[in-house]
Amino acid sequence: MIRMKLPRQRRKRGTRDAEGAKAAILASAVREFTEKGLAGARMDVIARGAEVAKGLLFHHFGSKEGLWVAALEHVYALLRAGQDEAALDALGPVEGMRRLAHDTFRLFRAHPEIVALMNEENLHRARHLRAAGNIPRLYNPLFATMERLLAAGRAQGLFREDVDVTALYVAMSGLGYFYCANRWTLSAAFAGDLFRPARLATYEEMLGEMVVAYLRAVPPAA
Amino acid sequence: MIRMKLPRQRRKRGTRDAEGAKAAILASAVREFTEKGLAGARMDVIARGAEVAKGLLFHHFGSKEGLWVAALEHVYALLRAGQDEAALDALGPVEGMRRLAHDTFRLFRAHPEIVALMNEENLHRARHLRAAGNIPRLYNPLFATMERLLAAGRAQGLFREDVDVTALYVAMSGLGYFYCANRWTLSAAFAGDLFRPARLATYEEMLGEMVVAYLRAVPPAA
DNA sequence: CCTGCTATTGACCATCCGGTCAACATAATT
DNA sequence: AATTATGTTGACCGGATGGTCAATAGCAGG
Repeated sequence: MIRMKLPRQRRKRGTRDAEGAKAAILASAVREFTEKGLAGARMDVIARGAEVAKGLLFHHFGSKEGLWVAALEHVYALLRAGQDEAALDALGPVEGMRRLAHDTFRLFRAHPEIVALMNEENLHRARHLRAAGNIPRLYNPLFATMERLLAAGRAQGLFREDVDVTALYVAMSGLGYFYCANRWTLSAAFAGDLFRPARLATYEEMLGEMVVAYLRAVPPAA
Repeated sequence: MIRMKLPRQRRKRGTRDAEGAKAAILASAVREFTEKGLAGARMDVIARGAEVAKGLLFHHFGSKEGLWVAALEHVYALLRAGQDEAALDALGPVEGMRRLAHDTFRLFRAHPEIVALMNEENLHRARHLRAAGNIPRLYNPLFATMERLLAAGRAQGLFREDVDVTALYVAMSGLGYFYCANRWTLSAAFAGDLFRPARLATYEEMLGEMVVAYLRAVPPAA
């Protein structure tokens, strides 16, 4: 396994820097959890990765699960930070939606942690996430943006009327998520790297087209 | 304790029935792997679930990884069996594609094993899958059907010309997969069960519409 | 009935791993 | 400098866990 080069100055052994230590541990934990999952991750590997005694993990995070929850929260923060809502509004409904789809895809590509941890958390039926509690708010700003774009699109006669925002959000995410989450099995099945730039571009364009085409389409007569 | 009457025929303890034992072990393993993942699964739990001595798992499957590979192959067989290609052709290009999208979604809903094991296998970068080797062929019949539907749709002037089959397959799968794979975290985020029949129906319809709308749309001028 | 053959078992083992703890080090406070 | 508070460490622990093995039991063929 590749040792990540440590950014900047390395924390001096034995020095007292609680915040710095916590950050180093968290970063190392996210790495390890991403690679091995919750059950597969090893506390001493995380400790070594953070250049810290194993006992310190328990001092700061209580338990493996405590560290997992912290890692989860970190990842969800990334998810929130990934969207630039203001920029979307400026593009108008059609291109705004297309861009949102592209951005979502890119976010998952850039952050395998998100995909890996969310997968594992679903294995546990979101037990830790529900314990953490403060998640639902996470999606609100994004949802608000989507609602605005949809409303604008409808008002301009560009979008169909029967769109369910939640479903649309799920679909848009799914289009990007699956491609990244199943990168390896898909690559094995198709006998070619899915992450070659050309293929990425093809897919990204298609995914945007798909969302836009759906929004524009006339719903079948009820 | 007294042997209660057991549901179905239970394998008699100590009796020699290699095939039956293997099947029972495999079924139990798929269950355990689905719930806990590869690292989280426990060999003795699998043994207990199959009503068999732990040693027998190693006799028949060699190791935990050996059992994992067997479980993976089982799951991929489900994936192949999930598609009824002949029926699709009969529906014509548009409705055939829509049906294919619906069926894919339903397959993932009906078989959480598929989703769970594929996720875990991607964590390992498809190492075991590539070792198993015979996977690429799996997708061939499905791809052939998709190609046929696409060709028919193009010939009838119903579909756009620039569709990449592989990308389409990935997109279609992703639309269904994500909804199932992230059932729990999404339900937590939206504070409502994603698997309520009404919501499932809404999403299924939308997903089909999305695929069809894309295929029908006129590509933007190059 | 005897002779292999192998499916099956239960006891056993070596190691791994999350977690604990007493001791120590450093910074802030008095 | 002494006191207090707490960040940090390394040694240690006990239970869990993947895997082994010798012994047994059922089956097939002679």
